[in-house]
Amino acid sequence: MPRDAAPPRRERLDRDRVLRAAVALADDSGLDAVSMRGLAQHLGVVPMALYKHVADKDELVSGMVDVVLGEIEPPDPALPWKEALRARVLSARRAVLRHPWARRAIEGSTRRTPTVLAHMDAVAGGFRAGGLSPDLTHHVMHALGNRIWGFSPELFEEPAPAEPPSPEQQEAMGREFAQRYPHILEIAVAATRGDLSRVGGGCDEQFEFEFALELLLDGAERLHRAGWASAAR
Amino acid sequence: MPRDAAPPRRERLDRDRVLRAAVALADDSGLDAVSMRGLAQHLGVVPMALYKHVADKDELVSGMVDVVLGEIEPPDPALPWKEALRARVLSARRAVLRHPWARRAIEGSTRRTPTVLAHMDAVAGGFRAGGLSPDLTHHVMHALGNRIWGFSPELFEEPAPAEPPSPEQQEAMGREFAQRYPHILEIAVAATRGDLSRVGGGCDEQFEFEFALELLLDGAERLHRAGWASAAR
DNA sequence: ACCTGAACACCGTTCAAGT
DNA sequence: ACCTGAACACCGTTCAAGT
Repeated sequence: MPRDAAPPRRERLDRDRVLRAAVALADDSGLDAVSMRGLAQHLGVVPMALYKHVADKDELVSGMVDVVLGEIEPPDPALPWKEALRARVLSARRAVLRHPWARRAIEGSTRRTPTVLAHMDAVAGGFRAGGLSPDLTHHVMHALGNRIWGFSPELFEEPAPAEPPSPEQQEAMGREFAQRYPHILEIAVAATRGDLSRVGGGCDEQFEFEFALELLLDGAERLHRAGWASAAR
Repeated sequence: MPRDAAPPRRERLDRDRVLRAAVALADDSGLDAVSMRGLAQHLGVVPMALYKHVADKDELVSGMVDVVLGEIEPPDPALPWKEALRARVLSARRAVLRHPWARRAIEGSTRRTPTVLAHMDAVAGGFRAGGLSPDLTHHVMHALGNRIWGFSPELFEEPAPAEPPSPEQQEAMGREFAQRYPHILEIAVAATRGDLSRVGGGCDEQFEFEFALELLLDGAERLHRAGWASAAR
């Protein structure tokens, strides 16, 4: 049998191809579709073949997150510090919104890859550029929490109801709510400008994100101007 | 065969017994130990027996969260609004810290049970008692995010390293970091007061939580005093 | 009304082998 | 160096039956 028998049936795998395929699969079919077995099948390969390129499932997901974070654009260096930070965080948000599974992947991810550390370092650098102390920068970054990745927890997230509620159901729900949860009802009325049929539409997450971001950036600036230092130092 | 043959081998299951057993199992062995099969075995019962008492896994976890949220103590009604809110949220925090799995369960949970809604309503009521508009209350609650449940995302969380790094490793790590992540290094130095061997100890989560909580409550009060209203109204 | 048994369609990962 | 096959020890859930 001559040794030019069978050409390789497909391109060689490498880490990059595995990660890009995983990202594409998650974009198309959601994060749950990205199992080691499902991804392998997608690549026309046996599950165990993937383990030559990623140590385990966790590293696969971290790698996928790195791909997303790679899409963050650094802000114009000429920008004043607050605008630069806002731009960086909103760029992270655009990247995360492009890949709807990324939020969950980041929340569940346990690995601090170089890409993750680089973004955290850049955000910290943004505050330092504004003159905030390392101490204050540290605590403010904790306060921002996952917002440095461009998302906030979806507090009022709703599992899309199969059917939009009928007017009667709405009526009944309204009465039930008014009794038991009067303050949530008030909020829902305010958020939908009185049109409760739009309650299912959810909140304007972009507005909520920017509202919280401004609140926290302003708070940080105010504490900095006031010469804040943690009591322990 | 007389009908008094075999007495029931164990107490009858009911929803409450199932949920309490699940909470106890998670407290002892972590959330991953609470599989339908694992819990069933723990109860000396076949997996399918549980499905008479909870619709599915998701409802089991929601029920477990409800048990935890049931431990929140309402604040003294005589308290001024900010202190009352702080007390309520810190009580939620104590409940969540008592059950280390609860954070993850809340983040992953998709169901808004009456217990969940009741807590959200109480927090909203706290802001309303301070005179904040439903509009402002809504946005501030978004800004608080998961902090209303008493936890913030663990930004700098580290997977406990098997071995504490040797002084040489620390040295090397420090040099590597100083080069690539100078701002994170600064923060680590500030947080550990210069003793980098304590970096593995993690941050003072209680301090970070209260810092962010105060920042957000103060920000809310400031906006309220300034007569803030969202542009859209 | 409540519980059981067997089965279905999945997981991540180890180990020993193939080319 | 890279991929395969078979196996292990798990999942959640459906369906039809038992008492």
